[in-house]
Amino acid sequence: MLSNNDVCILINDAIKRNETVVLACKCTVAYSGRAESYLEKGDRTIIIKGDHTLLVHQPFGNAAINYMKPDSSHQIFAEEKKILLKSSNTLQKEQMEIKIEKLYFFNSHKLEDGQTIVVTGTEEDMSRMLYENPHLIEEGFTPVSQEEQTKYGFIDVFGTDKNGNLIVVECKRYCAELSAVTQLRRYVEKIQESKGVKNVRGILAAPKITPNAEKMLTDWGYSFVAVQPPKYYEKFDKHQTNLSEFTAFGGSHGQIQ
Amino acid sequence: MLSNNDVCILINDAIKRNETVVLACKCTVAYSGRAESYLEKGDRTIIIKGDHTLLVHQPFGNAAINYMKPDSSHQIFAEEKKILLKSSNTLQKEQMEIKIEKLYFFNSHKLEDGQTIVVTGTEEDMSRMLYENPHLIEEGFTPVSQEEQTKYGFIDVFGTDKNGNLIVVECKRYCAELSAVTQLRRYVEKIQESKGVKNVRGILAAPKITPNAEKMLTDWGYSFVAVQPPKYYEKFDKHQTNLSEFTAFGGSHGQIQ
DNA sequence: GGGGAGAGATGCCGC
DNA sequence: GCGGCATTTCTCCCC
Repeated sequence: MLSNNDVCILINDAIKRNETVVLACKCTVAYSGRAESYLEKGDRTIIIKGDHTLLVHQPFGNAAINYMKPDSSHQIFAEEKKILLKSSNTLQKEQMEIKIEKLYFFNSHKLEDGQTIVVTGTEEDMSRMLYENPHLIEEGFTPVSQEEQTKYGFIDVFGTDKNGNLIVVECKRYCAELSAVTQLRRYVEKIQESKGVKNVRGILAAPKITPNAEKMLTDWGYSFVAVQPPKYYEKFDKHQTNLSEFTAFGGSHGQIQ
Repeated sequence: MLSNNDVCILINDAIKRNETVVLACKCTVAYSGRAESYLEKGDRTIIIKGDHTLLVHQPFGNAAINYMKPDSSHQIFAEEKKILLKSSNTLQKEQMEIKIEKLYFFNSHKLEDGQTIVVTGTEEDMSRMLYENPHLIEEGFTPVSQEEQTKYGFIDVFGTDKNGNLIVVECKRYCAELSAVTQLRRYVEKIQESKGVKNVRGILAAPKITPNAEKMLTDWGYSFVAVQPPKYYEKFDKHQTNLSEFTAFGGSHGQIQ
């Protein structure tokens, strides 16, 4: 049976070796930095990663309830009846204090991982799909650029309609909201200004749009086009040249519709 | 020494009992749902929570690299040389497959936590500070409402200046960007429309503003006020009536400046 | 390093 | 449930 002191020595050593440390405990969490927070006594899982990120997870929900960014300093030490975990990030002027009343388990191991995730079905994939399949916007749409940088933001797809009018397309993967309309409006106005032309059309491409957003869109003379975001597997991508075949879930799946 | 089969039985049982399960392993992760993703072989920490949330963490960085939402189904079983963890969420039409090549450690425990975090220094605190200290905006500013709901969004602080002009204040905790300006503009125009008055002033209150945002702001005749977000400790808040005294980091701290 | 914007965003609150 | 929006947002890309 390990004493609190033994546990603290083991954990401190694991942190020094940049291992990933996991512990489950009953604790309170106090944080001060960009904001202030306090979390009353309850059971949580704490992870300290090799890059000295610290995460506190409640036993439910997706997101960490408290955290410290990479390159924080952590020290864990035994008090009379408790274990104290103090973290600080002097650069970010943040600190955290975790008072551990009961330790349920802990473990640590050196973890190595140099991989980058490959994701498809993003907004960028969607704008590429529209660039390569302009008829999804409308007949006669001719794309000129994709993901074009401007001073006032970057435009997903930019082109002309069959009458030669400029078109700005803003994509959203989900239901488009008010902010998507103001974003589109910002681009359209910037193009009008920089190109010195009045007749610039704005098109919002998304699977859905909220009623308010649609009203604002039509009030401003823009239009909505219903488009589903693409989902498909890519065998290779620009970040990795040797991605092994991806056969999970039983092989080939849907292509761009 | 436990066999892969034994391990799988233990973990499946722990999941059934709604315990929190933590394991460290070398694995690949494939996900399909709202998007598709694949993560090549590397060392990760996997957490399955009591509400059947699943998280995959690389040994660095803040955010989970893959996850399954609460109420997913998980099954872990032994193959010849590997352990397979399959998760699915039929409601969300999502699935995940984790192929575990090497298991470094695993642990599980029943964790109970009914606490809610108390955070101060949020944007809402900032707008309350301005509502209660209107001179921080300008002399003669008289707030009328805070966090007012409108069709086109909700206005942080709303009031009048010393000449009786309406003022819309939008707060940002951080450096204000272009989107903050378009947000402000949306509210101002909506107020102009609904109240039938032209002279509505827009004020952006934030600690900083980007050059582009400032240009757009002045182009539109709005103005910027530098305000720091408040940071202070509250002994009580609306969510918890019996928050124990918060004495971490050595007692009392800064008040609203 | 700053600016801008997406995210498998998540989570909260209000209607 | 949807809508709107903040988040200790985080993360990435590009200038």
